[in-house]
Amino acid sequence: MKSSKNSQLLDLYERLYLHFGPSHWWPGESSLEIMVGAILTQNTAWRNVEKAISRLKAEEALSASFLDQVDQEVLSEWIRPAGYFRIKAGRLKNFFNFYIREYQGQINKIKDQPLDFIRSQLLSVKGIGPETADSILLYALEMPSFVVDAYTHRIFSRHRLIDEEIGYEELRDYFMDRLPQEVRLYNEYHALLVRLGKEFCKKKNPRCEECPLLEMEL
DNA sequence: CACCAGGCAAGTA
DNA sequence: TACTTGCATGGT
Repeated sequence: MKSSKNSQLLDLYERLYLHFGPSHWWPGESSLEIMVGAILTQNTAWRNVEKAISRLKAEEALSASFLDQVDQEVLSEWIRPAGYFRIKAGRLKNFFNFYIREYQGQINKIKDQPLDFIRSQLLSVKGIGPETADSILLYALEMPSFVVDAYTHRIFSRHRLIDEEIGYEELRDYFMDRLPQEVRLYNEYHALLVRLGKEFCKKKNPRCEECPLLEMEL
């Protein structure tokens, strides 16, 4: 028989997938662009991040060595539409300074390291918190690190599947302990939760009554 | 006008 | 350790 530990979360995943279909999250973008997006989207609508990334492309600024070297004030003006632009310019430079220093900005080198080691390194970079670290690990490096975000927490606590007071690491463990550690699954699961959240579980105007989860006996 | 969006770190007690 | 506050643009 299949392991019984993961049936509920896998079942929920299947149902969400059938409801929404595939997400193709962060598609057709370079790993570097995903890293940049992961930082710029902190507490910010993706729409605004797109404007900033378009500008970075226009400036031909999407390279690790360039972002390590570029003047912070110049960079901050390019990413202004993404909000917190002075803070985020510093965070981008912190991250790319780390990426160049430790791995010469080479994806193959960083991917040679164990997931937990990279994660702890990322968390030591000022401006990279747990969600940003996991987004980089999962979406840019394609390593199986489950991404928890505000929607994940809100959806699961509203449906009483977790304690409202649960912290980030505990909630991440909750998923990783119960799901097979697969990049494809983690990627799609997080994407589906965000799509569900945007439609039915926003802070303002929540449409909880119409949430498809209600029809899925959990 | 008020509120929110795929967070994080620094300051306070 | 546990709370609070600043950071900032753009959409609803």
